[in-house]
Amino acid sequence: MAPTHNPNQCPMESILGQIMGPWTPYILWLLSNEESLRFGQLSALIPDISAKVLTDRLRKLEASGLVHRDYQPTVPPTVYYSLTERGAELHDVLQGLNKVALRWDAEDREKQGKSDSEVIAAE
Amino acid sequence: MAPTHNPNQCPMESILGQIMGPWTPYILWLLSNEESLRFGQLSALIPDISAKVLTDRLRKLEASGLVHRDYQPTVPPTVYYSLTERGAELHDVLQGLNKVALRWDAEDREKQGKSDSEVIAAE
DNA sequence: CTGTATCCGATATGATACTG
DNA sequence: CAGTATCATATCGGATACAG
Repeated sequence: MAPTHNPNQCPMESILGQIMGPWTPYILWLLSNEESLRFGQLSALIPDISAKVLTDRLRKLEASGLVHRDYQPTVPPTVYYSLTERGAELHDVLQGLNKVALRWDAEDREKQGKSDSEVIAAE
Repeated sequence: MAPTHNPNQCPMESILGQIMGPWTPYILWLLSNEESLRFGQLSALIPDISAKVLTDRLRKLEASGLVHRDYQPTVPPTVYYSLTERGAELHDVLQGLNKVALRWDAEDREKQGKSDSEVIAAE
């Protein structure tokens, strides 16, 4: 994402470019709830994602320093993914975003619900 | 973005899906610095964006309730875009994201700067 | 001025099959 | 188990031309 345009003035575009991918926030969310998760566990928790895309997301998160990859050369191999400190920081910000989203949802449902009496008075 | 997958568990995906587009955060940023901006002004402030994409972004932001479109049927037509209350709230969250991004940049540059002596010891 | 319509190319995604 | 390789498809972004 964010293919050619210059993020000269707006640094948030660069960070958004790292977490923006379709599944990325969900992956961060899952990892924030566990010490670590294995590739297969993530795969099972996100049934609709393909191995290719999951690998791609994890590689990008790793390259961004948000996720740590712990490869154990056992047979068969075992790989644990966990959030780095930065990943955890980002999760806090996303929680803020989440809170806003939930508040909006609540407001919307409130207006929907009491649409019989004083919806107009609400504003 | 966020094409098919179900955002069942992670509400932040839905909001990210609304601001994720390549130019969207920048548009929100510009609008947050002015009372309102006309289509041509936005176009001039973002030289590399095409009218099609700019229109698309504005339509999506309007549909999300983040941007207000004020159409004056003059000749020629005059259209003013401005942030809604929600758009302003979102901008606050993005500012938080921005702050994180800037802190990371600073940390990275710090490590780069002292790359002559104990870089290896850092890890 | 403020868009819309259309075509095109790049990129991303998904499914499948295969490997260490 | 944890990916990689490949192909097919879909969507997006960009340029251009045109319209109300």
